[in-house]
Amino acid sequence: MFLIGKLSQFAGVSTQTIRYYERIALLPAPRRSENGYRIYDDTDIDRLRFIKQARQLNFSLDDIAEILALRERNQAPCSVVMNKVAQQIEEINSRIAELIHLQNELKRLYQVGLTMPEDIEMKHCVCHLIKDGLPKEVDAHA
Amino acid sequence: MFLIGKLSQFAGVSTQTIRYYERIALLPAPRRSENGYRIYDDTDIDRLRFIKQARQLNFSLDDIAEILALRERNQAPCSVVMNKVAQQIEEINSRIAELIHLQNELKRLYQVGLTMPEDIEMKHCVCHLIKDGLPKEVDAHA
DNA sequence: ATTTGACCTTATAGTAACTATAATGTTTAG
DNA sequence: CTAAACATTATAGTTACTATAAGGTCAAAT
Ligand SMILES: [Zn+2]
Ligand SMILES: [Zn+2]
Ligand SMILES: [Zn+2]
Ligand SMILES: [Zn+2]
Repeated sequence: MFLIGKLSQFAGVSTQTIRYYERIALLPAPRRSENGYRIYDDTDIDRLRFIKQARQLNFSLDDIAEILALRERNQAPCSVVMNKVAQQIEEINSRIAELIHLQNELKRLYQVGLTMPEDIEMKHCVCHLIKDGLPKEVDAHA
Repeated sequence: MFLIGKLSQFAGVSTQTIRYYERIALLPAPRRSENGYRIYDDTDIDRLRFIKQARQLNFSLDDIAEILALRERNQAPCSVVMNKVAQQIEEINSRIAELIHLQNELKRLYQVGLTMPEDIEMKHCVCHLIKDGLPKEVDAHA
């Protein structure tokens, strides 16, 4: 039995975010005190902590809603969770690969850029490399 | 001298996105034909290709606007570009590190989850691991 | 008694970079 | 004549929040 500020402290989630979760029905509308303040109890802490942990594991709010909905219908979400976890491990591999690719391009751009003069015509400096793409092999700029 | 559809083809950017870029003033408002259609020329292709390349290098539209603005004032943006490139190379390192960390947690969660039963009380299955966080060492579940 | 401070409330808009939709107008070809 | 393939605008949706404004409630200190 406590107000939103306490729930925020207990769960480590801002009051703004708690209200947001309520708006999108990720959290149920809590009962209200006479003055209209939201009143929570321990089960709310549990639910919110679950959400927070799942967010830190990069589950989307949609994923989390699905998992919580299963729980509400007394269906064990374990296999759904395991599938999403496996899927995410794969996605992270792809994202890392993309980032490494991007980083390699940036590194190459940087190295080539170091060898080039500034020029306002944007013809022979790093800017022109952005426009035209990096050459396969750096041209001797002859 | 061509319409937005051609510009879209030449630059590889959708017409929607071209109009969007115009709205946020990343592209100048082009002149219009009698019927109100946008009319472009080769310099527009250049500018749009530059934007596209920079986007593929993960420059933000704000970054790109800044670079193009410098160019407009006849100031060479080379050093700005080089700084942003260097900065991004660093940021990608951080992001990769974060992703690897996240992936390790997911892998650990998955492995532990494999050893656990489904249960609707959410006490001893993978779901409870999400709520309470992964243990440092997997508990023997005694 | 009042005022200050720490709470709480709602509604609304902003973030990044698009993408999608609706409703409509123009031009060309069959 | 009409259907396709273009074009136009305005508006809303995406993700997960965060920020702001404008205000109501309550306890304590002055
Ligand atoms: Zn479970
Ligand atoms: Zn060159
Ligand atoms: Zn330059
Ligand atoms: Zn256990």
